[in-house]
Amino acid sequence: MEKNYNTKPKEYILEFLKNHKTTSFSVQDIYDEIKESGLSINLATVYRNVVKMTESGMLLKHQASNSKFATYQYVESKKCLTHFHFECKKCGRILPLGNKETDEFMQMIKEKLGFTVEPQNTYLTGTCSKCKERFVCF
Amino acid sequence: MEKNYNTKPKEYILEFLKNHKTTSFSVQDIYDEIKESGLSINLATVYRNVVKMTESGMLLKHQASNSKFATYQYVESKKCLTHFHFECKKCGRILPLGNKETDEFMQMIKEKLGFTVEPQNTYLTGTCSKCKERFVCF
DNA sequence: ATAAATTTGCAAATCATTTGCAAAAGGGTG
DNA sequence: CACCCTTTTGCAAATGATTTGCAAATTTAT
Repeated sequence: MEKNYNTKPKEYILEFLKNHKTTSFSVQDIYDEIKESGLSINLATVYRNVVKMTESGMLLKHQASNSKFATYQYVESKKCLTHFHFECKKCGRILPLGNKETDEFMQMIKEKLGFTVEPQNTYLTGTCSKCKERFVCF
Repeated sequence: MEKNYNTKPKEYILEFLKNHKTTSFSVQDIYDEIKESGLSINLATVYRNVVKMTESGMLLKHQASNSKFATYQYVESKKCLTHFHFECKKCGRILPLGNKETDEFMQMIKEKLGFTVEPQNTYLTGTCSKCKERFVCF
């Protein structure tokens, strides 16, 4: 078992997470925002911490197919782990789906096919209502 | 509009696709198999062709979150584009879901939330029945 | 304050994918 | 078939996100 030391870089990253509870972000986003606020941190340090936080379940990693880099979301409570996500191809937004609907769907997949779906890692891809309106003229 | 030339490398890749209609594969897989069969091809050439085939809709690209490289599937007919996929975290298999069940689900998502889901780009992640059995002893 | 363990910063390594460029191949035209 | 223009290839080098080695700095318990 290894100990966990409290350091400045960790403190900065946790502060970032508190301020980004509802949006997803990249490692670079964390680094940039900390730097912009005048504080000192190293990109490799952010990477190392994000890896650990992901392993511990504090962060949820997602690699979008069209993007080169991974994005993460802060898992504040276990409740976050019961949702499917919807990822809009156009604006890139990631939104949680209500689990009233998805619970039933997951149950059906399990019964009929034997697949145990992990909603926290499941992303439905498509176009959100805002983007449909926005791009309708093209 | 640009012309399309028939070349040896393309021919080899198309042959590979014909032999891999039901499994997903990486660019490296294509390259390796062609090389192993004694034919000559360059990795960059495979990449370039795969990019074009993906753009044209002949291949479907998927970037799994845990993997560094992208995987592809051959889209033989439009029918392939109506399915959700199920991706097993343990064995990495990607399986199509029947669309009797998913059609209804997609319709519901559209009506309630305004999201137009693209099933060909949607992957449900979890554990398949085979892997649940296989790993039950660990 | 000392010592042991962890973490950091920096630079370099990795590794999948992309790209520049000159040479080779395709395919239409006469 | 010979010619020309376009596309494609092979090779090597570039890219860019992420990882890693290592020495120095920081943390925490004693």
